Amino acid sequence: MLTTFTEENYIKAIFKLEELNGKDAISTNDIAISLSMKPASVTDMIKRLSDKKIITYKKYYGVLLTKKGKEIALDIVRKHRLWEVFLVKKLNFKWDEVHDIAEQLEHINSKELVNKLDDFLGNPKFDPHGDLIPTREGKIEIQQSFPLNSVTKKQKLIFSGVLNHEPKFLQYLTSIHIEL
Amino acid sequence: MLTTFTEENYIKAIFKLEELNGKDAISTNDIAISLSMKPASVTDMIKRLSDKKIITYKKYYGVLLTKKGKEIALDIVRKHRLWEVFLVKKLNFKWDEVHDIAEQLEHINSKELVNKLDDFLGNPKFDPHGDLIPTREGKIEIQQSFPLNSVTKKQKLIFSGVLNHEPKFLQYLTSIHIEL
DNA sequence: TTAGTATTTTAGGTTAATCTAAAATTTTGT
DNA sequence: ACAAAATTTTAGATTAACCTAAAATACTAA
Repeated sequence: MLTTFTEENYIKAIFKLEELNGKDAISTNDIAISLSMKPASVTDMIKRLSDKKIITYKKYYGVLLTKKGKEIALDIVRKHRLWEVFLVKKLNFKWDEVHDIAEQLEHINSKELVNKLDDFLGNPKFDPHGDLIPTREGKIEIQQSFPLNSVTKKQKLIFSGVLNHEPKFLQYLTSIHIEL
Repeated sequence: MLTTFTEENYIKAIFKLEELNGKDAISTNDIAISLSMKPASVTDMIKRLSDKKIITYKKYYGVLLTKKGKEIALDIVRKHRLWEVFLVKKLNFKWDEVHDIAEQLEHINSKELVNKLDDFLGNPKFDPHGDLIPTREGKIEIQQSFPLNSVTKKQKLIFSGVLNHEPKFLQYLTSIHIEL
């Protein structure tokens, strides 16, 4: 099954909202907000993704990714994160500069390319923001971690990831000498 | 000025036909053939590119790239060839496997990315097929070379490029031990 | 030089992806 | 519990990028 660039962006948005909310359905409005789109447009696309069995859709209620939808989402996330590693480790981009470029690269379509890139990078487990990279088989382990503000002073620890990827926030972390 | 994926493919096709033909105008039909499209569709796109001052267009006669059009074309060619070098030199693709992937990568939009990629690759002059890579300034030197069949036996020489990029032809060259 | 052929353009239609405005449905607060 | 507010869907329009069929133009060969 082929998915368009635009469909992939919707799939990724729904995936992220599912991860974040843990709710039993994602609302039209939330998708619209996260993609800066009008709810009416989202309803259109939702119907298309539902026809393609990528999501389940209950009117006036919300959507969830199917197994197939989750596979597609994980594949996109894998590509996004591998390209981010490439940009930072090989091309010397800073960790707050890579998001928009990876946003484009994640839609490049070639299994061979992704796997060779993975090998070239030494099969990294984490991207530059500390997020886990899904495996070739489309699996992603659960991260066991705890928020930084739950830590008392004087502890030594490994800072393993951020949830907020905004350049300003990442630059702030760098400025107070926090690195992964 | 932003150009769509599709517009870029037309621009590249026209550029290639100009290089090849040396004629004073490229015909609708030739563009249609080289893109596997119907002439009527080409006329549509030609009008759009003409409105955008990317080509000059005389009805029932043909088109030519403007200065601006050539700049865009060279930028795409530069990206295409740099990505091909990356795929062959860093990811260990064979020279007959890279075309379709580079066809996608050439549309990624980021000046920073291209220039950092260029540096990472050591500012190569040639792509894996021996074609010159346009510079950052959008220039490309003229190649002085001569066809392989104009050569007598027993000469030693440097085989510097191919015009036909079809995988079958490239594989044939490899099979008779011709390399760049 | 003109009739037939080939090429190009126009006219009108389709699909994907968006939009606005209005209608339908659900949620909420008293 | 029901009216007002919020959310979601429908209806109808738009634009990019294609298509087919028909009309217009250019080329060519006897």
